[in-house]
Amino acid sequence: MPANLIDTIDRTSYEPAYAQLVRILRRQIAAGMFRPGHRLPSEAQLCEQYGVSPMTVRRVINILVEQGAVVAEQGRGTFVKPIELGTAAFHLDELQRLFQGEETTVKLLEARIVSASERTARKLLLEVGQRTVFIRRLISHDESPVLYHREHVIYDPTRPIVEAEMEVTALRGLFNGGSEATLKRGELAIDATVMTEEEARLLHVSPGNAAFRVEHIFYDFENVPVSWGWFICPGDRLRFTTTVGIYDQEPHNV
Amino acid sequence: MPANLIDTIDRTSYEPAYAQLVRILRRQIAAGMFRPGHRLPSEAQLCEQYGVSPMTVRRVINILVEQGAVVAEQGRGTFVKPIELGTAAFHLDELQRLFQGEETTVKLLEARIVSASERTARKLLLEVGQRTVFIRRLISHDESPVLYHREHVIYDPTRPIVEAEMEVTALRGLFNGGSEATLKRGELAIDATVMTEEEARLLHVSPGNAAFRVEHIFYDFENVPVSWGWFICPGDRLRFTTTVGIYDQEPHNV
DNA sequence: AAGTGGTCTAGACCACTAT
DNA sequence: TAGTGGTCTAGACCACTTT
Repeated sequence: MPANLIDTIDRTSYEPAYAQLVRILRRQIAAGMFRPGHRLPSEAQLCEQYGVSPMTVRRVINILVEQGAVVAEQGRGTFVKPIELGTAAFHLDELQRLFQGEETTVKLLEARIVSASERTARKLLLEVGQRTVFIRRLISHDESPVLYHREHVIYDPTRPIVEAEMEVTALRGLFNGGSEATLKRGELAIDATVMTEEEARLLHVSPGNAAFRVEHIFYDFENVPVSWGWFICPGDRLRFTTTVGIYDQEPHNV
Repeated sequence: MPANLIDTIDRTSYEPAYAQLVRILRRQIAAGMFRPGHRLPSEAQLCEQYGVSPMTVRRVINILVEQGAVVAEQGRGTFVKPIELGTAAFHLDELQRLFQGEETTVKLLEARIVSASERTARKLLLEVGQRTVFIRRLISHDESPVLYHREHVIYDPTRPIVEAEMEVTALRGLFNGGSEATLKRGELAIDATVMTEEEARLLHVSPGNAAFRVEHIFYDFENVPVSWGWFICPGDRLRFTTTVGIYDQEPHNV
């Protein structure tokens, strides 16, 4: 039985051979040709079958492994991976989309110098009473508020980040990958909470509603924490979604 | 000026050359040697500097691109990527860890055949009134309840999945990647909600507390939806965390 | 034209697993 | 021992961008 003509690499295509083979194998797995736990053809067989070099097949297998579709075991073979919930990754795509649109506005509610509380001092590695800049922002989309942001930025006149952070446009850069060259890394965590009265009022929802709370700490290139705070988002205005298992198309994650 | 001895590839090491070079470049970026937006040495330069072949350097760059540390532009060069919030991905590692431990127990609260409601029918592509198996489970860790799971599984005597799903151990397999060869893919979504009285009672928290609601639909290899339901988890017993930007170590995601 | 990233080859050698 | 995945080479050729 000759191989399906669709499952053939077109050397005249603009799509590279390795990408075509990834697509072909993904589709075959998704179609159930290779079931979870079963072995894929060996790399040597794939070389011969599709007329590509070992290095190219190797690359294809690597990509499928990274995508979580298969698992390669040295000396044994390459096996189709069963569906696995634990590897699910939720992306903040929706948040990103929010900041890309022109209909999104950032309103600075407050920005003033305060003395660090015990909690703020602990998060930013400061002494209690040291100065921080307390910033409150309201992010709206299509005139409707969707995010309430409050953060503490360390106050250091020699550090230009304070002025930069005050700019309402700085937030947009953070989400879209602007030129925030002063920040090196950040740590994020999502909680589920019930909104306070202040939060509910600002976001135009009834108090007692559920919300996501995205806490963040950002560090500069000297690994000094420079910003701590969180976003509040009503639970019904944001949805984190993902997929697990085998898809015909490339996964949008990984 | 000779290169730092630490930034040298040890050919006698068990760690492959490409992995060493990934580590070296990551560290240099994290140390601020190459700042966001700046150009990395060209691939030819890296070949000469570290004494590896073009193919190996290419692989290294590919890995750094996948990790989100750099962006490669054909004809221009490879540039360090600025920190970008939108690319953050939250993993369910904690959930997975939960199911790996031996201290985790799954208790079947209920399993009975019911007629599909309008909502269930829509989700599972059934007619209203068709039979589904309604399952309620309580997942506990160290004798303390952490997850409440309710799902509808389509009822089809010829389909073995019903019996398999009834097994309380099936859930464990789903999270750890067991041998669930009947399920092809799933779609997941996270909401923030306020717990109902029933949920709060089962999870031993006060009603009105916030919770994560992880909704799921699973499909078999014929792309037929076979299971719809959701997990409820108290907001203070689960935290989704992630990092953005440049880290010295490999990111645990991607 | 020169320099950059991007693909691909045809092999070599190694480490591991099964028989 | 034979078969499997895993690394690596030393080039070739191409597409793209800058000068």
